[in-house]
Amino acid sequence: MARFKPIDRKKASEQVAEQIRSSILGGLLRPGQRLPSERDLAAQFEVTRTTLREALKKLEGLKLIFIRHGDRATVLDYMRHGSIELLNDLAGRKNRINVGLLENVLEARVVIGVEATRLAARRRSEDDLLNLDEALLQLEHASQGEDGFRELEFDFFHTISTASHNLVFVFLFNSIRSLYLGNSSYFEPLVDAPEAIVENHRRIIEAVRGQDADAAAGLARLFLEEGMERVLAHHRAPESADPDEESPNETKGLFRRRSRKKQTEP
Amino acid sequence: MARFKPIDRKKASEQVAEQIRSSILGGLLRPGQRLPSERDLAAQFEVTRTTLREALKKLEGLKLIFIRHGDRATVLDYMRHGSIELLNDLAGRKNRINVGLLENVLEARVVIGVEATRLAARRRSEDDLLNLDEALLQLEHASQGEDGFRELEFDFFHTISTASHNLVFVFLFNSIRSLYLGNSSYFEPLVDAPEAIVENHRRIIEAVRGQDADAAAGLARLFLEEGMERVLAHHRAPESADPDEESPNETKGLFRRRSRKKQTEP
DNA sequence: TGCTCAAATTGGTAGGACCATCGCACCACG
DNA sequence: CGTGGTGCGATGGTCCTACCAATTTGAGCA
Repeated sequence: MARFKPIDRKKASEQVAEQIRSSILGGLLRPGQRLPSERDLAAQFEVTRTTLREALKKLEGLKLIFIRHGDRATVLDYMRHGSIELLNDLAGRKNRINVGLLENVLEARVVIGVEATRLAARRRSEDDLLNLDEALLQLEHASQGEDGFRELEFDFFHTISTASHNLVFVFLFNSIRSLYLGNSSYFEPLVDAPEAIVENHRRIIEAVRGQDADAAAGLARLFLEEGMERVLAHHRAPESADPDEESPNETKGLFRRRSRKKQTEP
Repeated sequence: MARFKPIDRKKASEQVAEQIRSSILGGLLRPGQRLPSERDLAAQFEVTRTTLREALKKLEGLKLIFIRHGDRATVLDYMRHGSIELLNDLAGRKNRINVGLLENVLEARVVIGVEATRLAARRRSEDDLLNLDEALLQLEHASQGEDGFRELEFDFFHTISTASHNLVFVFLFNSIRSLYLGNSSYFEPLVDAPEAIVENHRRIIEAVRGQDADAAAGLARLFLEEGMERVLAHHRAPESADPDEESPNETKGLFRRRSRKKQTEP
């Protein structure tokens, strides 16, 4: 008996938000369409306006709806306005569409990581080098125990992105890590041989220290692409077949050609 | 007398959120620190708990604080958990730190755009090509009027990212466009000669149609880097000197070496 | 037809009450 | 001494009701 499942005691507002969000992402609620009034919605969900408003605020933060005082909420086109945070919700369950999404994340991780490393090599300060050295030390120390090694490995690229002196990359890695933590089982094959990873990272640091941008980027690409391939190969293996509760038609939906007619959006 | 002051039409909850957010980003509230209870905070701001909770929910969505039932809200380290949406707030006023941020955005735009174009060349479907052709048509049509040309130019890379079949790039461009719309004056030099841009995009589409990934990526890089350089050059010019209300010390704060001691965060 | 303005609709805030969860001090038991 | 239960206070989550503020709508008028 390895693990128990944490009891999901979701808040009412969260459940409400989830229902509306699914309706939008599933296409039931289309962009430009207007939601019922808060009072109506509250009655439908059998909650108070307070609770319902909390749910709407969450959806507004994800850029799924647009709220304006005096007018009803409007459904936005998430392909056009949707936040990166939506990936967390889209990857919630384990069916085909989400695996594709996680592959997308792995792909973006390579690109972001490589370019962040390249910038880090160009701009690293002395403090950045100290931080990198310490990150590597912690990584070495954890390479035996395997315990928490994966989280620390993410810390390494967090330090790299900090050294790139570009906050965009820092925040992007935050989102990627959030995805990772929410689907750790999927990304499990990312870390294979801790010693090899430590050695690779040590060479990356040396390249960064020497301000050799191309070498650093190349080493990062080597490592990141290898991790991606390992995950993809693992899930292409027949043993991980998990055909239940899939919904293949959603895959097309997410990439359906967007409507061309003008939408009255803000 | 050119302009009147915009009336402070902001919602109360928004103003509350802004104050707390500034305190966190400014370092007054440090990671791990716990906020006063909702009842206390509501009293301090002289608003209701309803309003205050709405503000806290917003900050929670930005990953600036962590809220748990029964315990007080905890300040998160935004360098570690912060969402990309934070850039919108960080770039709010026009002082030194924000200009640096916008440069970061331009830099990331190049990276994301190039790689999205590369993937689009590899994976584009027939539908994607039709969408690209239509985007180009609209761009041509608007190249005379200059009216709305900039927004349509963003649509082009939105279509590109859609053709890349990687939702991460789609959402990233959404964030970048949001930044662009909120600071359009800064990005104004991005669009210089509409005809040249149309011609460049036409060649990108042809490379994508021919599935020549390197050529497409190269053309995209050419265009994106040129735009970035144009903006940077424009703001390095002496005529745009705007030394008032700057806060140079914040620049260091954002890239201060993060504390190494373990923080009891979730 | 086109404009004005007041009522209806709808989101935003207020104020108070109660429920659900967490932290902690304390206690009973082995 | 340690372990696990127990009760209480603090705190977030939800409910209820009323009213304020912005927008839309449409009747009435010129």
